Amino acid sequence: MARYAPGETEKKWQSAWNEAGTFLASADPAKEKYYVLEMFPYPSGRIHMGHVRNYTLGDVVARTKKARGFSVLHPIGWDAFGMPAENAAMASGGHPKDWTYKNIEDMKRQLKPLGFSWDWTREFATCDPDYYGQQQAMFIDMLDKGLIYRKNAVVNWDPVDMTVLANEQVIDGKGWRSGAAVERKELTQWFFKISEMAGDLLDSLDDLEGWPEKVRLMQANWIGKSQGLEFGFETLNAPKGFERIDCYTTRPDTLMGAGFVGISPDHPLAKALEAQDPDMAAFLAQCRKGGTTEEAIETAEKLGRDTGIRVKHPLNPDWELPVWVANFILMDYGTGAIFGCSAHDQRDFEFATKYDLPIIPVFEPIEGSEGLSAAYSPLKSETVRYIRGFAGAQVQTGEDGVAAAIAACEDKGFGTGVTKFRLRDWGLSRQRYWGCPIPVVHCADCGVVPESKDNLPIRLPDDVSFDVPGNPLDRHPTWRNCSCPKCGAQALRETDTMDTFVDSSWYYSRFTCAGADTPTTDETRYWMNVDQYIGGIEHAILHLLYSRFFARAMNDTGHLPDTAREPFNALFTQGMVTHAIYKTTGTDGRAVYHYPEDVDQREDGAFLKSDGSKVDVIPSAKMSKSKNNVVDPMNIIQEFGADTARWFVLSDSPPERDVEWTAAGAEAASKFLARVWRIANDIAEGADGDAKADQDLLKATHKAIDEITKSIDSFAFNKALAKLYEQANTLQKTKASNAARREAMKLTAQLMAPMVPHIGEDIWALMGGDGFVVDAPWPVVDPAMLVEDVVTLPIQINGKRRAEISVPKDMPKEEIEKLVLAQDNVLRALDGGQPKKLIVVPGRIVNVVI
RNA sequence: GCGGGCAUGGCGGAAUGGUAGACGCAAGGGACUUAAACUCCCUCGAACUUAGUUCGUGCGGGUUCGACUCCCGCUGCCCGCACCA
Repeated sequence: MARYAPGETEKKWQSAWNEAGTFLASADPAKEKYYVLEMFPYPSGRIHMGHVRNYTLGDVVARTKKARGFSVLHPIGWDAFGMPAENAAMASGGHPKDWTYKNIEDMKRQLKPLGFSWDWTREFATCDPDYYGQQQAMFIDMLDKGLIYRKNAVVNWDPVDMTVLANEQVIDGKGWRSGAAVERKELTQWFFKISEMAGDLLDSLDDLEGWPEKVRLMQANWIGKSQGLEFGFETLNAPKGFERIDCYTTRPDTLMGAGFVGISPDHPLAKALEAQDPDMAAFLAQCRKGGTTEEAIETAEKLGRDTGIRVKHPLNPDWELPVWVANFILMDYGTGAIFGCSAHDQRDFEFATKYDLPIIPVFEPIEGSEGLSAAYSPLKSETVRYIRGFAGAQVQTGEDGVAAAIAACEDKGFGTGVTKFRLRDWGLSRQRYWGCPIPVVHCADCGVVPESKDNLPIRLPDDVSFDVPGNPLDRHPTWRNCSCPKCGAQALRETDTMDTFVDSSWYYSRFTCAGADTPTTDETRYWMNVDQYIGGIEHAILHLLYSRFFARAMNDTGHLPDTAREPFNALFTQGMVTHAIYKTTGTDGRAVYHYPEDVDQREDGAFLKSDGSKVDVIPSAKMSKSKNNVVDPMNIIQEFGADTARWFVLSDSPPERDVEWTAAGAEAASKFLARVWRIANDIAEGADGDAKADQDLLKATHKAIDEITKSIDSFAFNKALAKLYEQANTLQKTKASNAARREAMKLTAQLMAPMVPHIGEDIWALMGGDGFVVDAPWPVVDPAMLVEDVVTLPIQINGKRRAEISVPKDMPKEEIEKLVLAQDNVLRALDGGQPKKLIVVPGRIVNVVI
């Protein structure tokens, strides 16, 4: 018998599929279509196990749907713009373009041997001028439609390198290269009006039934709809133009507990004071230190400064409140001003305690009372007793209190109930080279003018250098020069490029018509929506929310049909592939990471092979190049073949959960495939058996078809594989006739083929199957084969299993009861008495309560 | 800090509120072999008075005839936090 040799046969089948055009998608109107898409990769140059897992999941879906008769679209491309290409150019010379396209070629060479059923004719990279030119065309349409505008926004500014930093380039508040303390600086930037669609993006989540509940919940919280009161505080001694400070609160019921008014360091009033008060300017400078992330702002020490300005309490003109600047108030949310109710908000409480501001309780618990060591902030749904309420009942829920307060304030004419969202507009400007140029020009006479579509694509210039920090487009000698599309005068190009999230917000629709001279075409109507989208949970909010917005914006500008406003019908979020990290501390105090092969694992810990020093082991960490804990799938493929790698990433762990890479697992997968190969060859060699066992084998096989089909449909691939292990055991042990074994093996090959397609083809051919197994229709379950005549019923006594009986499937309840009460263990437990209760769940279980 | 998720043998995991540990890995024992590898067979949650009994699904409560599963409160870890992709 020939040994299973994946190295040869895998290549053979891949060429055969390729020649037959097996995976070319065609918009066949006679067939139902199915569009399966995995999140496209960033071309880092090396594939990793996370890729193998992601694409294997999608491949199983694509191949199964094909077998079920769908016209399948399963494309792949490259998310090719972004910072790493520029970083590489800075670190080792070269050009981001060359680096990127070379990486794409390298990764393709690594991915092709895995045998994924992609239609490579639709491949593109987002850095292809053909792709980003169409993106520029849509930008112009969206600008025209009022979906894009400019405003000031803060960025991380490195004062030494004189450049904008990404959040990940800010480490502990310092620039990653210069080490300088990062400042928050305002720049004029381009924005998508995503907040205008906040309500729709929120409400539509309810209809996304194919999405995980957790993702919908995360997006809902991110959008953050709130009902509250917007009202003004009348100021007493503020600079001109600030006679009123507008405030937004979601807890107007606590207005009588106001201890102070707080404004953001970026509030216009704070800026006005900054100009005239050096102390205030110094304080604001301190507030602006550090990065721009919400995390950095929320975890920073709470800082405040009294402005000296006083306001009148709207419910009592004699009551004056101080106005403070506080570093934890965000200008982007609400109006950038709040009133502090220190008794019922933990953050305000800490602030008031620190700066000795009043803490005035508004309500208290129905029973007992809270001490003053913390704010009392129960859920709004909880009923409380108001002691300083001004609207509604004395005892009511927070919700009712808020509603009554809004109504009362509207009555008194000093505020309005409003709905607000936490979601901010999407800033798309990047002060970087390697991105899609924003197609607008700045004209001295006409102002900001969109480029003419005839001039698209606006290409990135190739002659740039990265030896100095900053945006090479800014300092390019000629690229900026252009003529105004409106008046023809000399003008300057915009040098900001687009956020790479824009690129990934519509690539799914470009796959439907890659290469077309408009962003989308009629074929887009056939293929959209994506029926199954698969990718990492880390994209739960930003990428997926931006894509949902962009599909709406494309629809509003005529680039997608109304039915594609929600682009992804179903979403599956896979877990990460993890591996232990081995870490020591270097002489400079920084962490040093070691490759697994450089570490000795012993009973008393882990040690470096080189010098024997103790290594810290961090288990189950995300695989990341910088942590040296990446397992290269190419080694597995070379040693065991693609099917083994595919089988391994599908086995054991459920796909939504993180999976820890282990070398032993890959070996086990390889052994299993070799075993199935041997069983198939045994059958092919024709040893006959006993036809009496045929029925049992076919029954087991149909049960496997049923369970595996259901498991694949519910993304429980680990369970499908467990069933295939059982089926292999059954096939190995059965004494059935050769004809029956051949039939069962053929069906098993079909069931395995979506996961391990190469060995699937091999066995299919060996069993005399027609054509490719990849083209064979999915096996159909014979329901008659699933029927069991006798069922085993466990008997519980007080909820603990104590015995079991076998009964015919349809035995009436009364007879089961009789049998149970005559059972030895039950008689012993009853000790002559009667059961309190006898619960019979037909076909399931019996519980005797004594 | 805020939002979301996860937690079951030595390990990965299985279990419409109904026999906890399917299936696999590792380990141990045996067969085959001159020997080894491969392969095949058996055992495998813990404790005890071992044909049995008791305990056992991160911790503490609760609902139920019955809870890994539902509810409340914790702990630990993971993801995201708007310029990483």
